[in-house]
Amino acid sequence: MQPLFLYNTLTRKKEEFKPIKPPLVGLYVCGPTVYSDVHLGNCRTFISFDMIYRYLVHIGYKVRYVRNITDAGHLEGDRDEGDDKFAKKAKLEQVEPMEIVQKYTVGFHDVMQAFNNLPPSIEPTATGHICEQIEMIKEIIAKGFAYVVDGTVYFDVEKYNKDFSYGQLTNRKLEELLEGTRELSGQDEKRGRLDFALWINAKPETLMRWPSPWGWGFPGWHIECSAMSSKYLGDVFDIHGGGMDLQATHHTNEIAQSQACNHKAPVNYWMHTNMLTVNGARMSKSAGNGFLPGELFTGDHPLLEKGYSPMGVRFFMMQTHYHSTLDFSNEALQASEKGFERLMESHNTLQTLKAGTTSSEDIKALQQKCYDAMNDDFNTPILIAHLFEAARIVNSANDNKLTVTQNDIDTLKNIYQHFVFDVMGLKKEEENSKTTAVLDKVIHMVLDIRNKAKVEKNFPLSDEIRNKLTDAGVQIKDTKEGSSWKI
RNA sequence: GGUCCUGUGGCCGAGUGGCUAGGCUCAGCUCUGCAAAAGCUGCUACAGCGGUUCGAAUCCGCUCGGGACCUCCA
Repeated sequence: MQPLFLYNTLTRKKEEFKPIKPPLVGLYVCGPTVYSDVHLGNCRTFISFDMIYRYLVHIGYKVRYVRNITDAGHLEGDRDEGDDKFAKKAKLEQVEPMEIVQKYTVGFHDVMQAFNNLPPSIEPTATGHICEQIEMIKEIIAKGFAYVVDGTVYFDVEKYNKDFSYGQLTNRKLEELLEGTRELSGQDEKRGRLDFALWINAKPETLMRWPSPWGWGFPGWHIECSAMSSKYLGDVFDIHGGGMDLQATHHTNEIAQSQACNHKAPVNYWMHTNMLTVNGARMSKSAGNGFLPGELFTGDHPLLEKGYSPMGVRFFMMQTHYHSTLDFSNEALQASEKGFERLMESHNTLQTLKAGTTSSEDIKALQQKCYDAMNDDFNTPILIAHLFEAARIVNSANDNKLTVTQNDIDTLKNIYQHFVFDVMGLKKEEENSKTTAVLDKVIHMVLDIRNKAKVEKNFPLSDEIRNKLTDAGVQIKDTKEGSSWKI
């Protein structure tokens, strides 16, 4: 296996990836909180990690990919009052909290499928792991890094920082973190400003609550990921991923919880995907500048000029490195849509490409370049650049401007299959095969008539047929072998 | 206010101390009855000012612009 390098947030360096027990790899990614529709920023993270997962599998690793569903305990702010997001939404919509969870979980899965994301190996829910979370909190208290106030359990950050380093993931010292000039409001219970809740006391009217050694309540936001990742991947595992916005708070606290429990750093490689922006500003729930995946597909949103296919959007995302911000604009989206079509078209051409006896191209070298790109921190933009080189070779060979052997063609087919479809997870847009078959016959009938007109040099008629087909959305391609069409 | 990231040609976006990524757009050419498609060619950029270096878009400093985190968010 060739060495794979990835950027590790923990060390702020590109490092060679060395799993704990090859070929096994443990991968944990923070999943969605299912109290509303997923928005596009979440999708970018999940699409990026889907690509990473696919590549790890492609190069031979046996990956256990865990992505959680947060369906409880996620408070608005770290206050020890009020309901969690699900209960709030449930009261608003006059339904059971678990109805909210169910509705948006199903919606989330639909979107993941539309983007052709593979399902994770395990998709655990927070509500399904209350016991594990309670056990972990008990352990943290036993180790002396948490305290209880009126049925709420807090993590003692300053005490923890004496033995370990709290801000290591963001490269910050505790004193710096404490220096923030934020007002201390409604936080009288907590000993330290940075302390966060592990378990939150709940009043009887709270809809979602569970019994615990500290009374009825519900878990804090950060504990679920620590409890579930260690349950399914072990106390120390290979890769933990998520959006960059989780780095400073959520992931920092995850490390603290696990380390307080086991006295071991839980994760060897932390990977963070960058944010999605719209007109230069981060797309976020609170900013309200986002659109939903569904709106993106249909184009039904003021910011969108038209609808964009899920695969076009996925390709667009792949053209930017996962670690860079990605700005959404109609212009950029349409540009990459065209590029994607051209790449797919060249794949069609490849299927009927005729082999020559000599070769003028080094296809094996091109294939190696594709691996080099991916091995360098999953550099899909570079990979795509090489794939367009492959497309150029295919098209040129098809025009008899260069020659490739059967061996080359087989390698090219492998390149497309492995990198375009298997690793980047792109696929050709679904067509209704039955309808398409009929349509194909009809259009070929029309093209036959047009060809007769052309032979008779009745160009006004042949052009009229072509123009009308174009108006109907059918593009005609004339070649020496005859005419073909596409939508 | 604190911490950090970033500024690339018409647009989007990679990237390494020296060998012009790629896509889209635009112009020209080849092919074609004309187009389209495809191929070829051209448009050759790295915010500004200093510094290090034989050589910097790539390293350092300053200035200006954009953004993120510190508060729920992937």
